[in-house]
Amino acid sequence: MPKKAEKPAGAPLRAADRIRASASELFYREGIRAVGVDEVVDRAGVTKPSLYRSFASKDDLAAAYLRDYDLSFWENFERPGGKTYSNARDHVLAYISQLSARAVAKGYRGCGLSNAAVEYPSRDNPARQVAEAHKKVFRKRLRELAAAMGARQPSVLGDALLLLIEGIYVTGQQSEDGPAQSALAAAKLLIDASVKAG
Amino acid sequence: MPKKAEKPAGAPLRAADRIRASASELFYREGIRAVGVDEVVDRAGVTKPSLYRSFASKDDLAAAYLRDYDLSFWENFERPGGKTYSNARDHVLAYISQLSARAVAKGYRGCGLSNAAVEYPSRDNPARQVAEAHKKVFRKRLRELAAAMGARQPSVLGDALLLLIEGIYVTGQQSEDGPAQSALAAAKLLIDASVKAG
DNA sequence: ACAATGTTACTGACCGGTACGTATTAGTAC
DNA sequence: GTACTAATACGTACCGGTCAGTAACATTGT
Repeated sequence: MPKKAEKPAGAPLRAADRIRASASELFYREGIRAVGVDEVVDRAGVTKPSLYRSFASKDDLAAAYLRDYDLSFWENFERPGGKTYSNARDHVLAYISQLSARAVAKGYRGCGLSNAAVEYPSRDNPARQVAEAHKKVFRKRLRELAAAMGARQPSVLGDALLLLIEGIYVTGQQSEDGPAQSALAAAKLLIDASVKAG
Repeated sequence: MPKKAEKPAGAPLRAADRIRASASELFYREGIRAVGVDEVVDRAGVTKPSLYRSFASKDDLAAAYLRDYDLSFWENFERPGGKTYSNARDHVLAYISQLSARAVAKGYRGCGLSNAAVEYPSRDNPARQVAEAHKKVFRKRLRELAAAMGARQPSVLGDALLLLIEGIYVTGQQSEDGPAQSALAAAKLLIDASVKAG
């Protein structure tokens, strides 16, 4: 029976954590450049020096936000809808299904990592570096799943699915009821055409 | 023989035009938020008041940039590679072909209109409004072309192509040699699977 | 004591935007 | 042609605000 938690498991959030949470919300919803550090600390209920005690700069905070985002992305991608899939086709389609449902809804803002790459074209920006690294892994993972589906050209199917998914991210934030509503059907066509003997 | 042109056809560019050109270059390459009005006028070789005589605000200038972008987009989309197409399938594939070639190259920065929508989530931003209007028309045009191809569900094929194309835009600026290299093959699969009797 | 946080006040750079004065040019009168 | 006028096109210098980031010190809980 634990007298005391080693790490303050429940209890008042550390300032650094409150800042991470606040930054995640604001950066995702409004974009990184659009949000000032004052707004971040205000919403976190802390003060600016607390931010700079835990993060070297705003860029550094943005990179931390994206690392958090990356983490929760993979949780969602590997278990879409909280369910585990052994069949690669079912797995990908389940992800696309729940994603496109979110993407046609009201305040959808796409993928935080893709958005960051748009906001920061310069390759040496810390936030962009996190985004680039993530996308590289994501691409590899999709090729893996495409291979597991038995695609004739796994890299083509993997890339095609990636293009489709990124298309959902970006069009989902351009309008409600956008093209994402056809994404699931498109993915099925794509997969079946890639797997079928030809 | 023209003694004098009615409008100064050649000759020194007006300040407003130089500003438009400068803004287009900078806003596209670095993003709108990342570029200050000072940088725009410096590059144009003019001064700030000249900007504000022709444009009510930076937002207004950004909207003008996107209207210019929209214009040149359609020139390129309707005649990809300078050629005119009567066959819808050939037309779309030609566009995707030259687009994906650009998208895997070095300094590619995607679609200025999509990027603007990422930078400005708020629906009442003038720049975003131009982007949203453009995307609506683009979607309609792709459905039109999908119908002309004889797709069983033109809206599904149109949306699928749109997702694919937007995927090219966004992934093209995330890395060189990205998934855009498989876009043409993916588009063919998609079209053939949508047109074939089923 | 000491580690984490808050408080206050500040810096210098940059931001979008403007008040105001000055060239250049076109039009008109003689 | 010359001289005056009037509009057009542009530059100099500046404004107040906001931005990211910091210095110095006070407060709290363990």
